[in-house]
Amino acid sequence: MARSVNIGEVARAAGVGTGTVSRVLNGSASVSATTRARVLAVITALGYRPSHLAASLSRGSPRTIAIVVPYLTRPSVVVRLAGAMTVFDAEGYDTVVFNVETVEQRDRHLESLTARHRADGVLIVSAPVPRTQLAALGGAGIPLVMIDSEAPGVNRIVADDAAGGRIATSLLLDLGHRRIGFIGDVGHEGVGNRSARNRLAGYRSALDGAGVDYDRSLVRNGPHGAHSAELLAEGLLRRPSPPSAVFAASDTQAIGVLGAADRLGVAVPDELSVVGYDDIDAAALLGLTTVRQPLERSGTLGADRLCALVRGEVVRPVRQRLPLEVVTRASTARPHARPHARRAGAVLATRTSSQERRARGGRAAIAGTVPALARSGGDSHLAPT
Amino acid sequence: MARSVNIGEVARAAGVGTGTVSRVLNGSASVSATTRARVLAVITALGYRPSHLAASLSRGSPRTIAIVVPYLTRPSVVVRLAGAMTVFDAEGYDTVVFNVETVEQRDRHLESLTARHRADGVLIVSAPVPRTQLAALGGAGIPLVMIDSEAPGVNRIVADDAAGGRIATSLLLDLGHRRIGFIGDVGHEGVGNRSARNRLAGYRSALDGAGVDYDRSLVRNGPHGAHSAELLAEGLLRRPSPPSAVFAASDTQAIGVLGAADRLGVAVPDELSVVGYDDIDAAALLGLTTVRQPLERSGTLGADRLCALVRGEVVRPVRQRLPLEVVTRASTARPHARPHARRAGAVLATRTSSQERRARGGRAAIAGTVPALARSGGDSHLAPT
DNA sequence: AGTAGCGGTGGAAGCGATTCCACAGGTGCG
DNA sequence: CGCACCTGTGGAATCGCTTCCACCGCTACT
Repeated sequence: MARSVNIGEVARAAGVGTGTVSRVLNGSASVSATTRARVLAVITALGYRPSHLAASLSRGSPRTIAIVVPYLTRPSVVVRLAGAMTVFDAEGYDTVVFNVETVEQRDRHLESLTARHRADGVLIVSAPVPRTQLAALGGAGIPLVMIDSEAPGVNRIVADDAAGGRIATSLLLDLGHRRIGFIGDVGHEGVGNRSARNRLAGYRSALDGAGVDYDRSLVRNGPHGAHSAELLAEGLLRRPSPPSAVFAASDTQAIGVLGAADRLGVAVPDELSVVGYDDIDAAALLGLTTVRQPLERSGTLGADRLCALVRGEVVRPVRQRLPLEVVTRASTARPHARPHARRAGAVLATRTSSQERRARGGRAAIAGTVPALARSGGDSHLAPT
Repeated sequence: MARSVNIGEVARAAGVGTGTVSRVLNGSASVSATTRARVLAVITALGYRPSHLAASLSRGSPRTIAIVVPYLTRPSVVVRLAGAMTVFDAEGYDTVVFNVETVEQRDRHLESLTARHRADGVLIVSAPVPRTQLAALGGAGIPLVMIDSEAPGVNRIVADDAAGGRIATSLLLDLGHRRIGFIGDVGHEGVGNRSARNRLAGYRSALDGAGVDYDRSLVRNGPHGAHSAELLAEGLLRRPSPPSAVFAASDTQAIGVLGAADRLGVAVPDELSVVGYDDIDAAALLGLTTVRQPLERSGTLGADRLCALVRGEVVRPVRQRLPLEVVTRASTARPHARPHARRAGAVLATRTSSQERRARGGRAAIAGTVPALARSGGDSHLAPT
């Protein structure tokens, strides 16, 4: 096959200079209509395909954003990622995604990103980054934004996990619960962020505020994931005096708790209230009360911010905090409440009748079990953050 | 700030040639230990950062794979994607991901991928691609692999959706169901693939094989998503003579069906059996009987195949078909079965006791409701594909 | 001793655009 | 008429690396 044609050959064939061809290619500059048409014709005639690399090198920018995410398949992570990607796409950036599952992987990729002309900016989602790596990135002058992870001085979009933990726990306390368990992945985060830790701190702080003693035997931590959480919850529920409520550090883990309750025949919410965190899609499907954080929005905001940094703008404040809301659904109730004594959660305006039925007659039939597939818009109380 | 240092300055400072620096950088060729050490020292001393673009251009390859996915956040899609990315990462490729939500977006990106030095290969997941785009990619000589989508002549990893639809329907027929509904997104695929269509065909073929008349009033299609499926299923269940079973074209949609049943007080599986498709994580959590396809494996196989193509190897056969399995869980039973008359699904060896209890005593308590949080490994019958 | 071969190295020739500078030719205005 | 300016254009310089070829000493055969 003939050596592939480059811009010079196009120029020659069209009887113009390379500069003109380049201008046609980039649509931008002033080229007369006739010249443009001629060049375009030659381009298709020769089957010319411009070199992305050469253009990028010459331009001095790859027009690419690198995104580092741990555990891509986790619902909360992928939603943030998708949000960010939408923005980058709209801004004309390619996004190269690094899904890291180990710290070695994370460090290797982070290090590779300090190369010149690698990425115009780096977005890190839900992963903590060691100082040295931050310094390396900073030293290389590469714009960096983090979402859902803390690092002093770094541009970031975060939610207040401690406040979230406090809200969730307070919700349970307000319902009258006193023995409240915690299921999380503190100490098992892997490459993931440390948010469970802060949610646990919020839990403790809420207990403290309510004058309830902290009972460390009600706190269980293990690897992330519904299955692991299920085992942990089972341990909790099998205790002589089990908790009447559980706060799980993520919806995924809360789903595991629901599973354990179901398997052990513990009625939710009548014998056990469960609160999750994140408000992933499944939470609505399962009728799970949870603390909602704006996942997709965190992605778009982080991406917007990174784009601004890449353009050289200064963004303030460095640390943007997103609001939290409690979404009350069917997995929480007063301790030992009788089924009819309460509302199962909020009612979507458009659905009042069926929801109502579900919360009353319907409820009686499934006395004491997880109203597993309840769906509700949920009452949203803005968090006092 | 001083102009950033390039390979030439490093070479000069180290008293060597640029070739030698390059060799040190790429670790590959033969450089004496002393020279290497000297060069390395100079590199850190000057804070030299090699240019990714220049290297790629010179090399003639960006070492990048482009992945096009529709609806990134769908569980089945993200699992395939993650599987593929693992392979590309291990092979040293960057992956640039295009999440497309409209055909315009898809076509725009696909077209941009025909540029030279854009991507060494293209992987398309769960999205159909028009002939013209395939031709353009082919004409540009860019290796292409598709996962979960058909296109004549294109290297692809697929599962037999029609067979899957047949298996799912046969499972219900074998249990004794005769009025079997179908919930899918045929005609509402957007940028997504057409697999629901084939699953519907399989459904019809199974009915046909069993001598059951096809009743089009039992077939409902709408946009993908649990919520939409819930509304469709509600319509189905409110009919004067509702179906005794429903086959949903995806687990997500099946979850919607479960939600509708729950809301209408229709007991699953006693009054309604439900079968999904894909075996996403949530299926196990919800005790959903489903047709499993190896999602992650489809990703890794597709990626392996693309890597081979990029290396210039010939891969045969062009179309690789993956096996399907039925996973029987708690959402299916004989029509109008009494609660105690059946096993709720398979029992994990390590869990026999609690599962058993759940399937018996436990079950009685929640008589007739969705065993929503059942978890089971599931009986796996290899599909006769 | 001559020569083949090899480890180690220098450096020029690409790779293929973008972009800036220079310049031609036309137009408008004083 | 002459000058300033504007549009459209050609083309050299530039981006920073990889790679190939040539070459230098040596060692190890024949």
